[in-house]
Amino acid sequence: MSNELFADIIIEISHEQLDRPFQYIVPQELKDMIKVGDCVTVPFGRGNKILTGYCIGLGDHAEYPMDKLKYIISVRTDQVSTDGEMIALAWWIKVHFGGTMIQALKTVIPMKKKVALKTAKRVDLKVGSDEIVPLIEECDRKHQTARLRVLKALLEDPTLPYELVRDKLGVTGATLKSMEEKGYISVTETEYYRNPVITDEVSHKTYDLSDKQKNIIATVTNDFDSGNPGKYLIHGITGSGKTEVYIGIADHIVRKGYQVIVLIPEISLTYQTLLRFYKRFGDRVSVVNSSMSQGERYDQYLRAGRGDIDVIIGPRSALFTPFAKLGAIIIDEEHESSYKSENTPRYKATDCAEYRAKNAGAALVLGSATPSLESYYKAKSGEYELFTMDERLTGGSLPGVHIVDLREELRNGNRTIFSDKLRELMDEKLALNEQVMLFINRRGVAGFISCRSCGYVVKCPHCDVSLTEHRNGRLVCHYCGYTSRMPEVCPECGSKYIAGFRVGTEQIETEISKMYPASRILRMDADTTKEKGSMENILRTFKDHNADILIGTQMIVKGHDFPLVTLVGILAADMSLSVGDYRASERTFQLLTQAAGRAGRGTRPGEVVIQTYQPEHYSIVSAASQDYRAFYDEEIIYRELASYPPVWHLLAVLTVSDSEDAGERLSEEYAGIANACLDEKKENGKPDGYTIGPAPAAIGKIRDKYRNVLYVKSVNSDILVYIKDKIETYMHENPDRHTNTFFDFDPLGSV
DNA sequence: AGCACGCCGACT
DNA sequence: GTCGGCGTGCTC
Repeated sequence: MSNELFADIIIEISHEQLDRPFQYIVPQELKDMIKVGDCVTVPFGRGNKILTGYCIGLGDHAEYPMDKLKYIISVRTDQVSTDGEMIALAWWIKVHFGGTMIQALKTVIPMKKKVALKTAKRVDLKVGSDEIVPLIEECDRKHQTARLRVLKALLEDPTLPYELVRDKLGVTGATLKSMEEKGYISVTETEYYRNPVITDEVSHKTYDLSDKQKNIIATVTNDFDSGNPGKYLIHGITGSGKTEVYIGIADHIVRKGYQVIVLIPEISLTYQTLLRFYKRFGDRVSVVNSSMSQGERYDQYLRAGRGDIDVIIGPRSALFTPFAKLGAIIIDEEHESSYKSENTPRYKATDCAEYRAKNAGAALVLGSATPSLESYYKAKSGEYELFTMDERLTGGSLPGVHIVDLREELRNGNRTIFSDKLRELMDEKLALNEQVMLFINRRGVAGFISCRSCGYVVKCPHCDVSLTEHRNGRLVCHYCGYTSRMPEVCPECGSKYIAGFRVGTEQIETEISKMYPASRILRMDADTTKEKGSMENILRTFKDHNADILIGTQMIVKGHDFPLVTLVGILAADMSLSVGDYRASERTFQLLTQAAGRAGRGTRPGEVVIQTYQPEHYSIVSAASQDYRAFYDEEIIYRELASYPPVWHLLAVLTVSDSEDAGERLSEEYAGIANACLDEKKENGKPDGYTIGPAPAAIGKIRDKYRNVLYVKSVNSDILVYIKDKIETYMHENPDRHTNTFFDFDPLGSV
């Protein structure tokens, strides 16, 4: 009895109240094998429900009444066993980005579990329409209000999502269970899979390394070899040969017996990149694709853990590959927004990579043609070493850029969405049998339904957003899935002129096919790429010159070489400027630079037409001249003046509540905490930051839950982390069952 | 989060 | 009385 072993376990339930370790006794037979980082099964709660959890600590003292401690059931050997490094990384993520420890552990440790497949729970009506009426009457008589709500809702729609019944109707699981037992309803859980993408081959070219490339590789590898792995930012224009540099660095580090992680953006079209890695590393390289199943991804992690591979290429999550001797982390297209997680914990892969690289003694290499303001700022401050590659190695000259003022165009009587210049160049290029790409930035222009006489907009009754029209004619809410019929007349004024407002790729396609009936036109947007592989199909068709014009959104500008494209038209360049968050200019610049970079990749010179209402805006002017430095210098002044990242830091605290004023009150409470912290930490009499709000979020209500947001700004990001901690302790001490709180550091969009 | 316990209002 | 909804507390 003297030398018992105790383990601290984080239980696999994400809730503030359970977001702490629970101590268990390690049974004799598991003492030798259990390690920190292991996945275990334990009995939990009154029913001793068997749950999985993670061991985050071991000790020989019981911190809790011995008679209440339970025994660990087993150590799960079917899971990747991670060491303390990953637990420490999870803790760091929890501290810096918020959320519960189990959420942090789940992002860091790949899990193979039964819930790998997505599940959808739903409630179905099981009695006929003739039986339901007496049933409703009976419930009404017995004042069984919860049952009554369920039955009435099911009468309208015989199958409902489980979450809706539970949250919106406020019906408990127990009630549903008893109704199910009586045979009135059924609660079912369906699962659906996702299929892996089938890949194919692409031709490959080898290049001799330029002096610039050799120089960068030498610097990075020499630092590494001398025991001082550094942090680097490669600012290299498209076609300057960044990939060869990555490969050169990875090659050297792998030869020294270390492993390398290469991150690529979520939807990466740079398939050529992968092939070059394959060619160099053969089966010692592995790719994790975002469309791979959980199981397939998991296998790659297992292989990495066993030491079967040296290089892994993948999206954000590949950062957590459990390599034993990590030598370098390379992040391609470092500015991409997909490196920031959209769900809790909303971690930034670049920040995590910095942390992991530091702990593992690995080099960190970031690369981009249009670096994020954050990274370039760090490079200028000396935190990153900066390399600049400003020559196209692949041949092809920089495109000629024309900026067209759309206001001018309108004044000259052109009411179409195509300027005269664009028309003229399209005629010219198509006549030469060359290819044209038309890019429209459709952000924020959804197909909402409005009344032309009174301006009424059809909105979702559960969320603060307008409904959008689907191809089947029904109206749907993108947030909760609520659908309704297209109204015949305006519910507000009775006018029959109520219709969808369409501006987008579809409309452009129609116009273009009228203008160029002989040309073969392709369209690529969210609609035409719903099916798996359809995006690849469209791109291949275009690349093989089985189409002349490609019309598309954001997705057509990323990566990919189309040597026959000699004209790129950007139809409304400033659309993304009007989005209204502080990154609007940066995003516009990146998008335009990338789009312009698509033209003239082959031997023939390319041309770019940028149509805009703000031809003098610096993001447009500097994108046209492909001058990143000019853009940066201008933008950083704005960020500094308006106290935005990277000069300042921003914390968004979001409350999501069942009750409008409970959420509001809690947000006010948080504002008070934040202000107290700022006051406490103030230097020479002045606080180092300030709060904004709280105020209703951009979308004030989703799924009948009210959303309030509080912003805290500070030059010192540590203060923001401190404030987050203080709010978390408040949450812990004052649990509120009806309100959830989420944190987002330097949020990307509006919260 | 889930589950048991216990209070309270309306009925066979 | 007692059935069942709903709020509250607890989980090593």
